[in-house]
Amino acid sequence: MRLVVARCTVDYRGRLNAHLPEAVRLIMVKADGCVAIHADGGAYKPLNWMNAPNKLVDNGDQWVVTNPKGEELTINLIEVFSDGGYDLGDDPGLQKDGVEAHLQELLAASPHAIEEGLTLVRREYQTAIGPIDLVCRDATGQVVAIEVKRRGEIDGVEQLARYIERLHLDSSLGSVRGMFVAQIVKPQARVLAEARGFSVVEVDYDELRGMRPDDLRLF
Amino acid sequence: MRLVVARCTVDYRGRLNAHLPEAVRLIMVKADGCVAIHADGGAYKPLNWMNAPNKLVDNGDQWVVTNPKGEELTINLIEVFSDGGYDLGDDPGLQKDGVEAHLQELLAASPHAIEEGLTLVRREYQTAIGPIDLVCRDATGQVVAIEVKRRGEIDGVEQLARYIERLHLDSSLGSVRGMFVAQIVKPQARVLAEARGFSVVEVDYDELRGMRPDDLRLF
DNA sequence: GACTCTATCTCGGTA
DNA sequence: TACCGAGGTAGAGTC
Repeated sequence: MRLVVARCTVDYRGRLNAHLPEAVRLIMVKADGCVAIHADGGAYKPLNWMNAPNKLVDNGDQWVVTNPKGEELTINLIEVFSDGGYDLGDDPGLQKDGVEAHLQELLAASPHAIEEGLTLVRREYQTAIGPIDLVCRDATGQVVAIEVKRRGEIDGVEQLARYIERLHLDSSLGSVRGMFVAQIVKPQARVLAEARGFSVVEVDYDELRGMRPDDLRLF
Repeated sequence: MRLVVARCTVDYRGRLNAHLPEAVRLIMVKADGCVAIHADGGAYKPLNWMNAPNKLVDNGDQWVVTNPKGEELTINLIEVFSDGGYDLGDDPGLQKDGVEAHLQELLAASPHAIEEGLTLVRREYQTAIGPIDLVCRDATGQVVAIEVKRRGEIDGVEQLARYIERLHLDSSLGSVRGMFVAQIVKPQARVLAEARGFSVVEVDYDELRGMRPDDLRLF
């Protein structure tokens, strides 16, 4: 990784055009060729960047980075304050625990945690407009389409509504009811879901995890 | 901005849990307090981070960063290879050209590019549930509500559907038809739009820009 | 301040 | 490889 602190201007031409007026910034060049230009604030996102794969031509006071898609990043160096290179080596990568995929996995393994008597029919049931997270049958044998979210918001309810609409076209399933399951359901999403006739269930991730014989926690 | 290159492990506990095993990484601390941990590859996004506002407690070989939401980032420093501070000053910020707002602007100036005979009635037409990008009349005099996107996806179709529903409540407009206009329309969005009876049109930004007498490019 | 929507989204999964 | 959806989305604009 090469780190350059310099007064510079930057121009990007690609999916859009962007320009950075003269200022002092950090230019980060990673081992895989990624280039990122950071200001001293504004969260973690760089002001401008070019991802790998790309080609960097260093003309001293001007760097031109191009990628195969024809995008181009031009950095004009006006004054260099620092320039250093470091060998970081490979990174073992981030281990995550507690994202939506885990929640869906746990619920697929324990549908009865959502509602007594619920049994899984299919996970990621494919439709022309996307996959339904879980399709189950309830204690009475009725088909239940379930949308799983970590945070239940209006978009998720709309999604479920589209799926139900789609399933109703398939007469072989009989009448289908919808359930909206999330760790947290926003009040507006709850109102909309209930107006559409869907059940709303909040589930606790840690509790759910505790129901499994094997502990899925990574660390 | 403080830049530390060090062998370290990192743990995040917050909206989810995440762990970084021991490796050499760049730790970036910005003037506003943002902390980002970068590996030597993998695009511009850091492996882990904590945005401002936050509080960093530096215990020498262990840094603990906490924010008001109760999230916590712990960095254990095992071996420090470099540690430097730089004063970058304020940044004038990025100037962009070619985003959705520009596309809407161009289409408002040349509605006939969407469909022969189309004329603009209003841009950003206000409704109780948000503004409709473009309202036009077609060659037959019928009102057309247009949703403009750079990338046309399902959410945009839903948005248009809500607007049309809203406009139908206003009987003075007569029957209103919907058009979904984007640089790229995803297949699923197209299916849904057509199922809802909306026309779908893909437009080319550069071509559109060429139609204008004055060139709208900023630089 | 809360809500809405965009994004050079990024990133991971899957067909 | 392309498509699709989640995200600790972040960030900007609006109400």
